[in-house]
Amino acid sequence: MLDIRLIREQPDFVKSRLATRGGAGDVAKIDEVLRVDAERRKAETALQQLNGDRKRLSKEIGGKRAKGEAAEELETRVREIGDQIALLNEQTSAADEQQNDLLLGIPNLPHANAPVGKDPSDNPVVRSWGEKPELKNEVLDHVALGTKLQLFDLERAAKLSGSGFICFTGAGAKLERALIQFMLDLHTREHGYLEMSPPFLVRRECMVGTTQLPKFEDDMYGLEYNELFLAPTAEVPVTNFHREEILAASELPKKFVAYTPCFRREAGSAGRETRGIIRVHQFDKVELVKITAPESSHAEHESLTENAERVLQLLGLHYRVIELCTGDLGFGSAKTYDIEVWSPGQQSYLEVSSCSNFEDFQARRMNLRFKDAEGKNRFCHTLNGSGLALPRLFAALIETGQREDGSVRIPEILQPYFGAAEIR
RNA sequence: GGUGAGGUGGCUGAGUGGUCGAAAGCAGCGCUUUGCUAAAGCGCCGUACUCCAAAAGGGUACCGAGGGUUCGAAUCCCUCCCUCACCGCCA
Repeated sequence: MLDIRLIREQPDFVKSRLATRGGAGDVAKIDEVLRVDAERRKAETALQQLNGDRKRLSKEIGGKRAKGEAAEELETRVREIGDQIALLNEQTSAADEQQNDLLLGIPNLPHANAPVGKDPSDNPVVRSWGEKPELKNEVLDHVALGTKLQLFDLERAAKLSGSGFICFTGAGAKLERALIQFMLDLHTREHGYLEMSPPFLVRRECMVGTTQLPKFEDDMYGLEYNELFLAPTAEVPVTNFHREEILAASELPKKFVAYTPCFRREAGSAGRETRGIIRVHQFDKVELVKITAPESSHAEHESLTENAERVLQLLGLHYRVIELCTGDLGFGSAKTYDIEVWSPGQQSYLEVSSCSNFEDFQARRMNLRFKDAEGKNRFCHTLNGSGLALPRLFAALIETGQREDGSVRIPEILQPYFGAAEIR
């Protein structure tokens, strides 16, 4: 969430940055927050005054009692003060809660150099790598290919769990596993990330910490009984790993990589990009997470993005990197690069990674701090990016690797993991 | 799931109703003295919020969390969470 002090001291700056996201509602919320904040502080000051009075007088009573003197008069006065305190307490905690709820609903400020724009059509292409493969014959898309080669079974998956689920089979299941292993090895061995295998179920606080809640509860799978949620991305358990902690500056940056399945309701997105395995309720993903000092988060964001790109380069898949414009930026992000791999079957680019710098937005929510050189506690910056998301990578890989005879070529670097040079 | 023991500052650990934000030790920072790595002495050393235009300086809250009792709660009561041990169950 945003720093209430920043809002208080530079409301116009905050409003103008928020305005670049497009929603007028967020700008209006700033005035609301300011109003509640002023109210809260006024009540809090009065409350502190009364608490002080009570504290002092209570001690006086103690002193009198010790000497055997009567203190009834004082006691009556303190009792009255106590009643006022109870009243003010309700006011301040209500205002506090209100302020907090408001702040949780206000998105992050886009970074100063994030491109200003309205919607995805304004997202600039930052760079691209490789070229669209020239495929002979009729190009099959991943659904046709996967069905023909029995790499997955969407109909039977629907029988198990409904539409929007994949069941990989045979070589498909093995390819999925090989890709996960390959990416984990790459990021741990060559990019210096620490591997983690976190819980898939997380507490509500964690979901708030990484901004999935309270705003996007409809997209999440929750388990009513004990308030656990199925993590929609490893970002949630991994970023929250150090929540409520004060890290030493020397430990930063922390770099984590984790494979987890991801669970998403994808409410309201039926019919959009839903063909085959492109948008599903459960998918595998290898995620990169960094916790950094504020000074270096920008550079760490660039290298994290490059680390994710490296996967596609090694697999020989054509891709491009776009930067999200202010109007398309995610709720918590200050700056985001999307990596899009080319899908010959769909003749379009598929998002396989979203690399974001949240700056201190998540850290403030989860109270994640570090002790700087002066010994002051400051909020860390948090970043994450997919490295990469599996189903779309899987689709692009088999579509790109398809050959005239109907077989699929496996990139050389993946062959030791997959155990074969092709699928037929 | 059951039973028992616990949760106090960066760490260890005192404190069972009143000047306790909390002894002491360790670690850390500063100074002094001696001086080859080091020791001793002294001082400082939590977080958040808030008041003041700001600094200086105040104030309030915080002893796992939330309620309650009381003039007053780290301390008493209730609920919950977590940790540890043992038992039961189980991949």
